[in-house]
Amino acid sequence: MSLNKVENLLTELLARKLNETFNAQEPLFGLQGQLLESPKDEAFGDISTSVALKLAAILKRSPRDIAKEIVAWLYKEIAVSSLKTSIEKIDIAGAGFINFYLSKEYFYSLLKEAISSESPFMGQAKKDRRVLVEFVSANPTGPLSVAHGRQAAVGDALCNVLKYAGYELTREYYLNDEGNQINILGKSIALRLQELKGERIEFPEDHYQGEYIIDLAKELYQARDEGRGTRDEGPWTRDEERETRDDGRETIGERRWTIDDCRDYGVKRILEIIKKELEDFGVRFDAWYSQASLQKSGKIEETLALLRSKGFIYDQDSAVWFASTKFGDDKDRVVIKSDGSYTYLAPDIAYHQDKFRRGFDWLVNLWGPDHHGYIGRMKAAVEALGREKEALNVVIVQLATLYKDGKVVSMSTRRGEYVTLRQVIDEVGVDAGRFFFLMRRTDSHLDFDLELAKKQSSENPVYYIQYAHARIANILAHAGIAPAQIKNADMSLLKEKEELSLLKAIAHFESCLKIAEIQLDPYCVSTYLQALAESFHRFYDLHRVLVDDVPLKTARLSLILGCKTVIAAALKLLGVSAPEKM
RNA sequence: GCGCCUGUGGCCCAACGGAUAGGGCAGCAGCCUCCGAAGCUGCUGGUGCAGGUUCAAUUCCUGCCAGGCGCACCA
Repeated sequence: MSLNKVENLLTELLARKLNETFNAQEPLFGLQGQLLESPKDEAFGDISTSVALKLAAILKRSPRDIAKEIVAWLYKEIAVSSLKTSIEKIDIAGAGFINFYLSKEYFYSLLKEAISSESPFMGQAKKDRRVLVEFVSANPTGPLSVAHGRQAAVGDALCNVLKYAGYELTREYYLNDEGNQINILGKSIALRLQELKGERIEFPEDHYQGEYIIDLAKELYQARDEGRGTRDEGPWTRDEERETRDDGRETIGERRWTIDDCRDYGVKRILEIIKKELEDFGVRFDAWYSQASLQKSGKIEETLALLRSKGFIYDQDSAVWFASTKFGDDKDRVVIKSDGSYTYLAPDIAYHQDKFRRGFDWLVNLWGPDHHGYIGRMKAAVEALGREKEALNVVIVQLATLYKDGKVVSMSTRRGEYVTLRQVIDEVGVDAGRFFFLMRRTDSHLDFDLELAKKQSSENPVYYIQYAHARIANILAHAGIAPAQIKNADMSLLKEKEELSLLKAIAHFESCLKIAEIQLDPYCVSTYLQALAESFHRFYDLHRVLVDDVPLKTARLSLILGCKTVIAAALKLLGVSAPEKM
């Protein structure tokens, strides 16, 4: 029986007692009011509850007195329930806390489970929800920045966690391949191209000024000069050019790239760069959704017509509005401007409608903090489309503040002044980089000191964890005992304090996964791993695994094998490698 | 001006309203004839300010102070 199940059964029992005897209703144990908590000190047992304290004020009785009554009742009930072998004793401590102590036998059974598969405590498949997770979705106007790196790391890990929990899931990147920013990209490249030809240009401040723009312009410039590489290069190659080229080099040399050519080429090349960066960072998307194709499909008009038929769209001041206030938004929002063009919201509503149409019933979006104000209107749109508000979850991924030599690095995409994901990969490495991004709560600021991460990489927490894994691998390599034999170990020989702590730490992987799923935040996996590694290192320091006593040796091997299995599985969720040697 | 987030030892962060506020870095003192010292053990040191609610407040409420972010017919 899993740890979660034990807690569920206990909760049921308690709730029943509270209802029957004390007539305690919702305020006490409904919704947020979790009945059970995990004590921070091992001395207080494995699970505890403070209901007696909470009831005391209402019933005007002493909390310990209430606790006594509850505990006596629980003993009777547990004796005839499936919890019988899992719960060893129940204590009353302090002002009236009720502490549950799980039996060693129960933890041995969990260890057995941990070593039985490479994906311990994996959730059973839930078929009731198909989830689409959309993240990164950076405009293809430049290489990915550190901020996108964090989104990539968090999004990918979150997907791994949800998949592990049993959800059917798709990773999607929304590609903003048209609109103002893209047009400016085209103009920026075209201007640099003119510059290369020796023309005098004035480069507007709102254009992209990064070096990579000049590189792209050079590529186009050379393609003209050398007359190469244009035929199969995709949408930006135009028919008339092919004809021209058949005539020979000189004619090609006179080819002039239009702004549209520059734009299309830029988007295509930058997208290649982005895909490569993500791949090198270990993040793979299942789908790339093009805004331009959405625009062409007619789905935007269709969706707006649908909303209009429902009465959520109206005309005013020669613009078209979405009545988002009907769903709790602060004010109504424009979807078609008075000049006839769409705001960003229009394609976005259509895009989300399309997600639903494709059969996803749970949408998770990872957005930057600048989109915070956007959540209300998107949720309104989801409701207007006839879905539950809960069908959309928006996870705000806070920015990472970068430090270099102790100073904040200011960043601007437009000026091309920013630290790229590529730099993080090159300088810090994928393992340390991904782990670093996941070390803080996703919605809280993250300080990332590049120099420090680089210089002190050996003291990065990720190595602490990987080291535990490598240490175990080394012991197992020297063990001289077959894996099958380890799996049949007599675990009851594990009774030292550090052995039991490690045993419990391993079992708590399941609770950790549950929290990550509920909070939609994989960061707790990183803190869990640190605790697990610490538990192992302590055990290692005080007890020798490869002792002469073969049964004990085998039991300890099963313990560290369980630890290794869980470390590897958890690191995999974070996208960090679990080395056998380092 | 309106809204959101954050104030915890010298630095970076933890703590469903619960039990003695935890950990890392930096500093100091120890631990390898023995499975990997990228490890372990010990010491020093903290809840921005003022009220309120509660048996119990770092957590919830109010005000103030300090920092960050968002407030478009921009994307």
